[in-house]
Amino acid sequence: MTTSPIATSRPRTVKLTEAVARLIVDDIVRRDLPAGAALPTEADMAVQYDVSRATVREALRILETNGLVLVRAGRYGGPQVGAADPVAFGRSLTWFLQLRRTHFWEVLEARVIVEPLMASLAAQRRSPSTREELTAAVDAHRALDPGDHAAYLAATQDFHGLIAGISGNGVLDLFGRALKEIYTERAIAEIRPADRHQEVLEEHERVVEAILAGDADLAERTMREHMQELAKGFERQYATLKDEVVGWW
Amino acid sequence: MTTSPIATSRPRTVKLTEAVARLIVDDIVRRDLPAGAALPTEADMAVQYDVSRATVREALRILETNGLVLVRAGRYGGPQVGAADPVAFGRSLTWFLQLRRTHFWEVLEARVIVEPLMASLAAQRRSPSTREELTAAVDAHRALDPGDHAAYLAATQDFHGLIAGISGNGVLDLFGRALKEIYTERAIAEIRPADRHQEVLEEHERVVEAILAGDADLAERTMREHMQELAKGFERQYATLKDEVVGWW
DNA sequence: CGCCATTTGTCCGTATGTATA
DNA sequence: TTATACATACGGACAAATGGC
Repeated sequence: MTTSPIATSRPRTVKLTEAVARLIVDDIVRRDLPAGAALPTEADMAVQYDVSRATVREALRILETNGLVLVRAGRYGGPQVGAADPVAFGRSLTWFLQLRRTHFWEVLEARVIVEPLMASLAAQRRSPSTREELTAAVDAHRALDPGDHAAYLAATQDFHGLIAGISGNGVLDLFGRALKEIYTERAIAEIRPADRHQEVLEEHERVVEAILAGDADLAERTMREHMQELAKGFERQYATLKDEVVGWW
Repeated sequence: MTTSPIATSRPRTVKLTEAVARLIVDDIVRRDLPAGAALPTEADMAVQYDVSRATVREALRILETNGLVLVRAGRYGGPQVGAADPVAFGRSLTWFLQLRRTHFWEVLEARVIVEPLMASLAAQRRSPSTREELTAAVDAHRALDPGDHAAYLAATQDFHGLIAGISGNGVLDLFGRALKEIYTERAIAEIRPADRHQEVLEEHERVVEAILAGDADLAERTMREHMQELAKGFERQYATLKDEVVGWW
């Protein structure tokens, strides 16, 4: 019928397009180019790799969806090195989740599970600069105008991102931040002030305290309690969204 | 210099290519097509969406890297619905890790952390069929010819994949399996028999026992011990690989 | 402000490679 | 083995966008 017998594994023949994509990444890594650095124009790449512009463009589309490059039209435009940031990774992750019919509650549950682990790791890995960063973040949070909802969101965002970074594990960092992006983009974007500002601040303070004390178990527990509170609030406000399949942004 | 001031945010103008990519996915989801189902040919899509074949091809490259479609040449070839499987996701993840200069030990550490969690979840979510699946997997492992290295690898692969599935969380499942793929592709592929077959089997048995007993804490602990043993063995054998940046396969 | 050079975005036509009945 | 139907890859052309002047 319409479904072919075997659909796994990749095609045997390697596509020129993908080879070019890898050459471009090799170039970025070898020259250690930072995000934002200019890459050759499509035309130049076509000459450099001795392929047509169409092939170069397909390679750039591959890299672009993965956040590795950024292509802008117009004069002084052209391909740039991308940030490969968690936002882009979250977007990529979302494609997979959508086709696998993953429900939104699974994203939330994954966060509830992963965030405490990163807090635990952060407590074990804290460095001299850690104290300043964390206290600065909490202080900024504490000093906020209680009515400024946007600032409140930004502060909580920073908090979780900061701990992810301190965890010292790039894989979990990337994953945790991507989950946060998917969650916030879909949920928080529409949320009405939860009147939990004060409680959230206190919970954050307890987590920071545990991390700075180097108490990994306590950091993990307090962060888990915090995430469970967050999940409960979500379930109250988004009973319908919970069982929806993850889509795009 | 060559680095432009701002490189964040996406380009303002929406590319036709991306719009077509979304339309194709919409079509897959709306018609609820399973992996392997045939999609229209490039030429048909060009007519259907009223764009050029070049645009369709770029859209297909986007979807192909994300495992959403699979394109094969030749007669009775053409675009198919992809599996969006952990292997494809791992490949996508690897692009990001490479550009972020993530070290291989971070992948391993993430596994050591995530696998026990999935075991814990599995113990809480076990269903009637769980017992059969797990006991069957362990029985198959136990019955292996001790010298059959390939079979041993397949058995351990199955074991971790099975638990990931039982965990009931699609996000962690996808993530855990992808990490496993990156790890095994790079490490196990070259490994020499570790003479740990018997011990590994016993460790697996202990984990299964805990899951079937519904003891989440015990499942988590035993799995963590198992993963830490695995990590130790890795560090002995791959002292150099450990600090390498993750690349492709 | 509008002009203008540069680069991508999009299209078409054609030739070649590839997989299957 | 051959014929067929498909993707793969090429080259050239024009439209649109961008940013400095």
